[in-house]
Amino acid sequence: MAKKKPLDQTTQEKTGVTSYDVARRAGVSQSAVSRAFRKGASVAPATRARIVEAAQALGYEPNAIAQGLITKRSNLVAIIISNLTNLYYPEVLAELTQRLSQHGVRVLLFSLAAESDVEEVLGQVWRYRVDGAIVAARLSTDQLVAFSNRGVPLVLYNRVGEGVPVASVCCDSDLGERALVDGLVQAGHRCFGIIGGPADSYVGEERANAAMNRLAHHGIQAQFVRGRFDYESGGAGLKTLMDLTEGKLDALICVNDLMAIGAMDTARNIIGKKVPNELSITGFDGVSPATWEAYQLTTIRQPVRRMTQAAVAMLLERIESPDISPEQRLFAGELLSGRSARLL
Amino acid sequence: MAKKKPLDQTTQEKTGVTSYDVARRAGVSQSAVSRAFRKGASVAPATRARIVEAAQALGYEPNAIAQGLITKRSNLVAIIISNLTNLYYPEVLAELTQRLSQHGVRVLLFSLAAESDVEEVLGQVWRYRVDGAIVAARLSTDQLVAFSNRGVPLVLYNRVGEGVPVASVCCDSDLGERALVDGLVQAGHRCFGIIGGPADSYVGEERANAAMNRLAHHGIQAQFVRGRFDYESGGAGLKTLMDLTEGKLDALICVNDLMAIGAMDTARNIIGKKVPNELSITGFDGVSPATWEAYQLTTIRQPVRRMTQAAVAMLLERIESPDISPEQRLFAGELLSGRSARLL
DNA sequence: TTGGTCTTTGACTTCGCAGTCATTTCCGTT
DNA sequence: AACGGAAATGACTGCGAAGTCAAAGACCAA
Repeated sequence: MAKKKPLDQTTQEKTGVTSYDVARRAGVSQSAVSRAFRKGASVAPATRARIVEAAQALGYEPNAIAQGLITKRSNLVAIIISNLTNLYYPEVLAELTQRLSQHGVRVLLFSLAAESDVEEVLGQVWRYRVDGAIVAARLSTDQLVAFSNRGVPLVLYNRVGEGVPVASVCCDSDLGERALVDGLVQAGHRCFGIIGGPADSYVGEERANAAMNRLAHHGIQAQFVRGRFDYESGGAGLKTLMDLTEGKLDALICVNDLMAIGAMDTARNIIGKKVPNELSITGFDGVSPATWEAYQLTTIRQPVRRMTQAAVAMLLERIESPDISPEQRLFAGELLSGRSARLL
Repeated sequence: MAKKKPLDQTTQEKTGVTSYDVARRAGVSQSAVSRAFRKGASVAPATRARIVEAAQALGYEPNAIAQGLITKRSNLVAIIISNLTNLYYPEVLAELTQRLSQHGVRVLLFSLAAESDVEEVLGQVWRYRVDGAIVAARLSTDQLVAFSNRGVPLVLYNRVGEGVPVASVCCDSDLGERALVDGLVQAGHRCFGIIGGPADSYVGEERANAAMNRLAHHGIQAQFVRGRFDYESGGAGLKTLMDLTEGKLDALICVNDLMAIGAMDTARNIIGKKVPNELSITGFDGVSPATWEAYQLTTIRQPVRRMTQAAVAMLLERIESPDISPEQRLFAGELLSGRSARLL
């Protein structure tokens, strides 16, 4: 049965070339190989050259797992995201991944079905001894404390630590919704509806509350319904609100763009309301479809690049110096004045 | 200089609880702790209970890094994706991640700026000794061979190994474009344009070729321009094609939905062509915006769930039994007959 | 040539866990 | 009571690289 095993040297490569293999080939010790691959180590240029050559010939790549074990630095960062499909997060994820990889850090991705499903992935996060984590999901106080106890630097994305100080990067909901609300009120809208997010969503609650508070400041009370952040629930929410207001609704504030888009389509094509003439609709996020010709949504664009850049910088800082105290960075979004709402 | 070190026990937790710590607390050997955490190991129920209790008290989680080193199984799978922002991939990524994690496998994410930037991430892939990889990017023959030499099971997503047999999962471009082309031709369209992808994109070329071949079969030659898979290049491509055909274009085939959507918006709002009365437009992928009221795109929907499920199954199989021979699984997409094109 | 300093080098240990193997304990039999 | 086989347990080693330390080499000055 002497089948398989096409080439012996191939089989050897397969089982993994170690620093000893390279050392033997270059006629040096394993220590030398190790040093040749680390930055400021003391190796004679000639020796390093021989080692590098041997390494290339053998296809040697240092085993990051073994490195991680001894140095206690895995160069791994966990990214925990709830709704990857939500149109806004892919951009964030791509940005984070690319920025981190520029710093030699790899991304361990955890995608959650629901925002509150964090607990089950945390065990895995601990097991892999990640150097840090960026989390765009809701963490309980206990969970926040767990990060701190285990000494895993943490940066929250668009969330803040409720009751516990944690490093975080957010887009300012208050500022954003205030701009939208003020614009709508000043343009004469009077009958407001709000489509929020699921009850367990942090940003959903945050933005909805921001809008309601600002409306209250103008003496206006809005109708409120919950959506699921997706296209369909935008349309559904609008219908519910039209019923609740007996058709008098003239301003609809959605806590994200996707629902705003769904609502626009429903308003135009199903309910037959003219947008923005009869009904103004606003969103939040500034996802790319918001700028498409068909929608031209009035919304708040999050400064994704600056936010991801800040998140990465904060995390790396805290990995280097774990004792840096928590900091919140709050970015103002940019008001995108589209054609979906009459403002000011 | 006795600064730092706030609390000794905290510091201890921080540096990581080991199996020895648990062993000591439970009054057993390290071996026993190890066994208590592995499935079919021989441990007395009472002992296991004591160990588990001690582990919980200390917050012990086995160090996956150390486990990986000794077992040569990292339980890590690399996912390499080119355009995360491309609306289609987030869904794929979320599906893959969730399916893999159900099998106890973690995802190491690599996101590429351009499809051909693979080389630089491969080194990292080798270093982390991943158990396997799912790749949605273009691999050269050498790169494919590298996977095989290193014994890293590989499944290509929507790509096939050019010249080398590799396991892969694809959505059938030929079948898909054929359905679209036949439908358009039979409905009487005569002046065709195609918007392809960047030259280094595998699916882009594949689909464009499929469409051109099928058109040739009907004796039709189409105008061809390249896009970048994004909204803007859809509109730009359409304009170019209108020029090339002196305005006679009546059927536009885009190799993905995003460009089709861009083209629709441009046709309606900028060029002033009625879709589908004066111009039929088709896409490919079946992303969610394609089904939005405003577009109702005629496109080919990829069976994402079945494809990701197949990719994961194939990969896990090959991780278990590395000698399984390559297999291509080609899934037929579903023709979504929207209102963006007159078919048949 | 000798002594001293600085650089380069290798032997050895360590990280945390899994597996091997030998030993001990437990139980049912006779 | 003694024995045999199975179950449970612990001592020990090794995975692959990094860091410590001491030895060896290189180099310059006297």
